[in-house]
Amino acid sequence: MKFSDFKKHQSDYVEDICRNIFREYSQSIKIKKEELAVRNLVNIYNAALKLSSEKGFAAMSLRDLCRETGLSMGALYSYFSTKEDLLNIIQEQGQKFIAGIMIEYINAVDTVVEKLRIAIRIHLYLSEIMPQWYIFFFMEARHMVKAEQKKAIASELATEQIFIDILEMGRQQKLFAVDNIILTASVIKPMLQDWYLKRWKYTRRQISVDEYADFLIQFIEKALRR
Amino acid sequence: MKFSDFKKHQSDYVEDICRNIFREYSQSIKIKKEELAVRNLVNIYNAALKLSSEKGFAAMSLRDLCRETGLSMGALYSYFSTKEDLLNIIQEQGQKFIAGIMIEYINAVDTVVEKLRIAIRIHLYLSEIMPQWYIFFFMEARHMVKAEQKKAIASELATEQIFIDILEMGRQQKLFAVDNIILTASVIKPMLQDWYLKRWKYTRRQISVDEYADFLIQFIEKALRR
DNA sequence: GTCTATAGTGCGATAGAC
DNA sequence: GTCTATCGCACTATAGAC
Repeated sequence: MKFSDFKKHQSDYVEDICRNIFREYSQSIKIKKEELAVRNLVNIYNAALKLSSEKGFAAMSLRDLCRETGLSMGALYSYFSTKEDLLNIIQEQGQKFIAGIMIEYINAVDTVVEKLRIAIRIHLYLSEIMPQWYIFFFMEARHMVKAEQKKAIASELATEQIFIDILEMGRQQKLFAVDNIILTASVIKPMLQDWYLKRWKYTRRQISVDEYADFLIQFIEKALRR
Repeated sequence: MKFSDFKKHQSDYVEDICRNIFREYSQSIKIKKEELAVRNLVNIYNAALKLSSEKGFAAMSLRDLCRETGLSMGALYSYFSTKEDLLNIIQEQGQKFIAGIMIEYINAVDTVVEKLRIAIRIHLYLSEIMPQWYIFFFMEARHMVKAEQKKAIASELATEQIFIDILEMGRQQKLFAVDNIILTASVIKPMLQDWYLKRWKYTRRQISVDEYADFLIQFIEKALRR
């Protein structure tokens, strides 16, 4: 699979996420007409992610958000109840969406080698489609309150667990030589994260997400070789 | 070399950095007695790094800093001129200090294999000694003004260049098989950064910095094998 | 050299008109 | 459902007493 194949099978993910937000948080959203609400939620969450991936969530003021969305302060507060709510909703709904897609693709292939390759690709491709979300999870998790931080940690460990399981299967089938599965899974994640955390570097060097994915797969497979 | 060997050869690095700050920024520091000034600078910079690695620099108020240092608002402003100054000084002086140590250790060994190993170790060991500084560079660079951001980018690329040079030498001496030197150097950095960015994970799993260093060296060397 | 007091600004949040 | 106006508070920064 290449990035272009992946991309054309994805519908408008922001709308999917926002429709879910509308349904799950109906108590704190005052607007009742679904189509209008979802349209505005898309506007608000896109703006919030754009601004906070530029300057950080703490430094983004609700007045910045008014300017970016074209909505007034009063209108904004019809779509969430506090600024901190916004932080938590992005974290929870975003992670949930991403986890769903990852699992779906990994379950669709059979062999261990294919699972490892597709896990690497989908993680990179998703972060290419929705980079602000990934940057948000990474940068803002440490500023959340304890309860939300625990959820962020759980998400991080869940992604890692996907790789631990794959490596374990590979070892059992004598496909990989892995001394330390946990440490190996631990270092795969940061290599995937580098793609969105230092995107400027890869843009500057004109490296595409497919080139990066191909490189990572061969680099990791070589390190796993028996 | 092990971490304990490295640690005992390091003097009080914060004091070294702060003494340098006192000398280079004498115009914006109103206090003239060096010993007093350095003592207070150590207090201030330690506190600022602690607070901003906890909640982020933007979210750290100068009132927080007063509480943490035990100094008053007025006193603080005798040691720097604006809050943003503090950000820039940490970035510049910290990066300068770290770059100096890295170069020193790499130049002290002769062979390419030793240089690769020592570069990995010293990066990890330094980030173990002064994690708040590394976290600060990583998390706050994107919130700096353009001019300071360029310096942060230059530092990132300089570290990477160290690895590019080592890999290039290794290839010329036919010690390493590297298809793509730039991408290989690119992915080494994030594996080093994971040590301080996800320190909680390694603490929880009781993995020491030496274990992590040993693992990384063997993982990378395996991926470079001919 | 350090303190307290305060000026001036911009923040998150809400009430009430339309 | 969206707007404007405004409240109360916390912020950075400074002036002047000690």
